[in-house]
Amino acid sequence: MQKWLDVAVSAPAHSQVGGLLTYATELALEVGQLVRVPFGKREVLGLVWAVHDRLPENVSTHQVKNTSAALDGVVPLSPHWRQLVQFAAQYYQRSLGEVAMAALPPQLRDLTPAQWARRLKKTSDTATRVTSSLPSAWPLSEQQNAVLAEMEVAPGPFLIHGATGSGKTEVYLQAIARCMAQDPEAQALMMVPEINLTPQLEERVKARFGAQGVVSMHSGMTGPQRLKSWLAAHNGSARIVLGTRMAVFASMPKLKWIVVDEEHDASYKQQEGARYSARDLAVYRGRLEGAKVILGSATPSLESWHHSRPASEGGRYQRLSMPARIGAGQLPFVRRVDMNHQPRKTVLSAPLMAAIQERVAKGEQSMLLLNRRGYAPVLHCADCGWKSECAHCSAFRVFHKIDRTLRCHHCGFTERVPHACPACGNADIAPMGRGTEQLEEHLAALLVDVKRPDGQPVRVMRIDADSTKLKGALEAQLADVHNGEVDVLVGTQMIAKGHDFRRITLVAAINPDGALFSSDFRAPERLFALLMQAGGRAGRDAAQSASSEMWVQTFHPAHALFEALKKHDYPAFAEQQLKERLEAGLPPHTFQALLRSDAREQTVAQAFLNFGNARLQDWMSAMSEQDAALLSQVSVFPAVPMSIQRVANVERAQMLIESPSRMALHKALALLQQVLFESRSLPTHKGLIRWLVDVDPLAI
DNA sequence: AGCACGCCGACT
DNA sequence: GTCGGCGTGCTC
Repeated sequence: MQKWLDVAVSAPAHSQVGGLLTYATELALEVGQLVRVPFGKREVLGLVWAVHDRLPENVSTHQVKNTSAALDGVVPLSPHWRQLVQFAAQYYQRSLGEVAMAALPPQLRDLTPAQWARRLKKTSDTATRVTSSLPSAWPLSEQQNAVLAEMEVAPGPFLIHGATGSGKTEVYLQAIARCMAQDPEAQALMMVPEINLTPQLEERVKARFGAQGVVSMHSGMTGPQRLKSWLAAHNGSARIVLGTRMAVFASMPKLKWIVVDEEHDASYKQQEGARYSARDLAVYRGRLEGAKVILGSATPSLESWHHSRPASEGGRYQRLSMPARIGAGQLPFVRRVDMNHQPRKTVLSAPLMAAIQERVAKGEQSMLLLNRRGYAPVLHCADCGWKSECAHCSAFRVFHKIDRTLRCHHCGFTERVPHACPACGNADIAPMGRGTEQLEEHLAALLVDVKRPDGQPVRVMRIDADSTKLKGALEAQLADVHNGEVDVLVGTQMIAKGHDFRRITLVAAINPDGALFSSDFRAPERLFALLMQAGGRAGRDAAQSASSEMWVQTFHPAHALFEALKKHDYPAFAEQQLKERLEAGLPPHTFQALLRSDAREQTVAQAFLNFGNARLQDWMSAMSEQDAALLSQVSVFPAVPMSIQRVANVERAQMLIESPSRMALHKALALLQQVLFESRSLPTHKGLIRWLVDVDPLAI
């Protein structure tokens, strides 16, 4: 019998039809099934979203094409899964089809029904048994037991605020194990911020639960691997899914636990396409599916911290604290070096150098943090004032001494370093400022006469996005650190994350002051988290933790941020920041969205956004009183150039939208999207390239 | 996003 | 005279 289907297809963000298109079919199909449908000149993957007995009224017969085929043999995507997708699409202002298709493994799109059938034959669909009788390797601490007991009786979501080394991971694993011991089909989802962190977690989880029922999901996997993991999760044979933010969309019919480790990490926010926050979606999904959710961090995001205030004050998460380090390990002693009392232009202060040398002599390792890649952030001609600007971006190209290039970190434009100033011919062009490359060089020079206990010269190593560009390079570098070949490690924030360096006893932040007075209101929060996390790298070995140190070179040693850091007092820092944010009317006390537009000309990019706002204001006067009242809670700021105005010859503008009411914010966004769609091809908007919405943006 | 159609520069 | 640049528009 003839039926009509609403099918979600990957129509791009603003193609108005919302990604749901109507197709006819004779097949007996149900909601949630995967189908292949003709779309323009090609055939694409679609997901049946609704089935109708009659042709829907908004389409006419001659428009409707026939469904090509169904991808049989797999259980339809569940109502919960579809609701998660629908919520994400609505919340992040993208089309349903785009979100739905992006949430599925890319391989599915490319498989013909025949290949699909062959693929399915290989998978089993019985729940794998996991080794769930698990004594942990060590007895649990009192603190761990208390947290676990609490989580057993309370509904959550839980925010575990636990010091680095307090044994959070063990708590996650125990919670999952207990759940699986009770329910032989239960599934758990565990997310980590970065791909780099999945292998070591995977190893640990597999050692615990057996390799059989554990799968990974992250963008570093090949297409077939991802499809395999996806199918295993979807049919229930995978009991535990480990992954990065994309895993939040994994189809898991028996999902009972969701863990978001290092929940404060910015990597949970997707930065292209649908800009979702996997952490926030995890909380939504937990509520939707009745799964318990744990967010864990030593330095929670201020959003999560705010949500975990007492329920009597409106908190929605339950805060659980694990302040003590396992094995009586201590947190590092924090030392601030007042750079005002150092000679001008000092890079590495004398006391810090002395401390590093002392560590080297004892055979211990040090780690230096500097958040700037390359040798120098800009090359400068003292004669005519020329600077190494990028021809395509409003940014300077960074001097990389190692291959003698000037590289734009925004568009990738790279040139050989000129021998003389390109503007005036003066041969005397000099680097300004410092990056990791220069720090590595400088440090090696200062340590040239220092010997390790075995009489060998000191080895300095740099780890940053440049040194780890090649596949496997990061692993190789980390191995060198672990086996003790490296004495001093220099790097960007990527070395502060997750890696467990047991022999590092000194961590130093070289020049963190920029974040104290940044125009980005989240900069202090990020700096504090980075320093706490980096400090947590030091002295993971209880034997050495007593002598481990965290050094901070700063011109503002009395700053509240460093005071809180010295006491390892995240709550104090958070309360102070939240107070400031409240006074300034900033998140989490208010909600934000960013409308961005890209165009050939800056004026067009701005005009386009401002046009949308003007129309929104016009509409308000014609709206029902109720709608107008809702929208009056929304502030729309005039469009401004983005902080890096031009990237790869594209001019970029943005418009901030703010409201204390989430509902009002979304209402305004939906209206704005509609106006923008309709006005995109007005003559005044000629040269417009694209626009996008970022709900809950991390940077403004 | 793909994939067409459509109107202006350097090649056989 | 064509091949092809990417600007503009559409996909049930």
